[in-house]
Amino acid sequence: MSVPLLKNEGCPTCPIRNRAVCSRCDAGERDELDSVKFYRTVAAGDTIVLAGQTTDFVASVVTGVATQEQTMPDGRVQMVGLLLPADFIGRPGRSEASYDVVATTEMVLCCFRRRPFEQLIQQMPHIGQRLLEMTLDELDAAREWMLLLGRKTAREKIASLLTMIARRMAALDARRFTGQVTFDLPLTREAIANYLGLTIETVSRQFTNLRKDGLIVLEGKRRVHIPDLDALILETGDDTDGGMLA
Amino acid sequence: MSVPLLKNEGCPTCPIRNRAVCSRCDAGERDELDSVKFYRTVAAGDTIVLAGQTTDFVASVVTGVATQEQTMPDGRVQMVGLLLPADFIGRPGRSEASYDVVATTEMVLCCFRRRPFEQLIQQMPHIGQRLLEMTLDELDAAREWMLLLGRKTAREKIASLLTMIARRMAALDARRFTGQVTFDLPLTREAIANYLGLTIETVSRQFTNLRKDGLIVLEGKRRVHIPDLDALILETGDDTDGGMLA
DNA sequence: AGCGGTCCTTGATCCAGGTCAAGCTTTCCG
DNA sequence: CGGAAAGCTTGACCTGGATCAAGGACCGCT
Repeated sequence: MSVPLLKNEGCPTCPIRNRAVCSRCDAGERDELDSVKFYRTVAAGDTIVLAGQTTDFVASVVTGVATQEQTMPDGRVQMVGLLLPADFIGRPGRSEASYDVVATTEMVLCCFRRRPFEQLIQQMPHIGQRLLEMTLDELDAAREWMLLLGRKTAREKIASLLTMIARRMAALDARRFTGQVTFDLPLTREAIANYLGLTIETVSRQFTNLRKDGLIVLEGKRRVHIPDLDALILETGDDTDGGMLA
Repeated sequence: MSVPLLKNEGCPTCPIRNRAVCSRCDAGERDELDSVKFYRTVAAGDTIVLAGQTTDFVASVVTGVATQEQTMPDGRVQMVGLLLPADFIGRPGRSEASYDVVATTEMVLCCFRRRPFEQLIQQMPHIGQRLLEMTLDELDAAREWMLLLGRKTAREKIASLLTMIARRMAALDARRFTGQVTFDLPLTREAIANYLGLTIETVSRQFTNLRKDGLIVLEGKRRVHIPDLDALILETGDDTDGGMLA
């Protein structure tokens, strides 16, 4: 409830202007987009999109964190994506969502009305190109996650998640790693379990193990301090020999 | 070794002309593409792209089947995609591959030289639009696979794989389901295990179980007959109540 | 301060799927 | 045709993570 409304601030001060779908657009193109755009604030816990429902907008995440998840008929849940600032919500060309999008923190969204946005994609190749690039990045991330889900142990999964969040948070901060990182986990144990294909008990136990091994320091339940990121990376299974990753 | 060379047949008789990246192109645009295009035949087992290496082409699969897989430093393997005719190989805008692409059958590829193809994307929105659409489809498929890897049982995984292949094969055949389907599995047990995040022993046992339960009939090791596709779909976990899927 | 709810941790036990081992079937050579 | 390799199946056993169960920590609320 403490997030300022951005209604009239617009693009010049937008924190994601260099990374979002619109990042390639020039001033004129941003004006065009402006005409189909509106800001929206959603509360933590709100469902932004429901699988199987149609939505009449697409959006960029300006601030906050959301999850994308699929639910099986018997209630099993798998998270399939984490949405951080600059990420895109919705699929142009298809109005029916294939998974739920749920805010895990309060969020500010930069929404575009679907139909006109779809038309603008045709007219303004800068948007389509950026969207293609972002979608390809997401596909790469999804495939890395498939490796995690299919082949990694519980400990490797937790280490991978912490490493990934540390990297993405650091990238948003526009600072580089110093080897030490501290951040607030934007996910509950349940969300983590659903992301990693584990139960919350196993998540909890592995956090405890990593803590006992000195790889992480927990301050409260949510704040995580990583004293040596390279040491944690060694636990992800991605890197057997201690060298640098690609 | 029995695949005819398509060198001079070209687009008019191309079996994937309505589904590939180029499917939106008009005659003139196809002529442009033609100038950067070459056909290539690869043998079963050949590695088409190696993770971490740069490739100077992108391609459409014309005939045959390939797998995309990631390997961990200690040798664990996870398949992250199955490439059937019309699917696209390579990532425009990045020459370094992030996973291996391996032919599982003999294949014919329609290759485009990377640099000029990337330029054509800028000039010809029809290609970029189709590529975006195909990439979004792949992303949806990857996320469905994440649900499978993270939350499904071994039996559900096998049933899901068979269902998926039956669907895709049927779509290629341009015939509709009659409830009965027969096809040749284009994958070894090892490839299936790597796709599903299982061991080959578990794959083998689940095949046996499904056979004993009358859900599939095996003719030799590779040919699979599904007497009642709906019954198999019930085993995928996607559908608890026997109704139709979206 | 007391109370109910949500979230997290820890322990005890179980079991699906992994591991190890043996043998079978098919293919493909010479 | 015979022999070897590759791929598949089956059995016996083991174990990592799930399940079941109990309680602890930290809210916000009255």
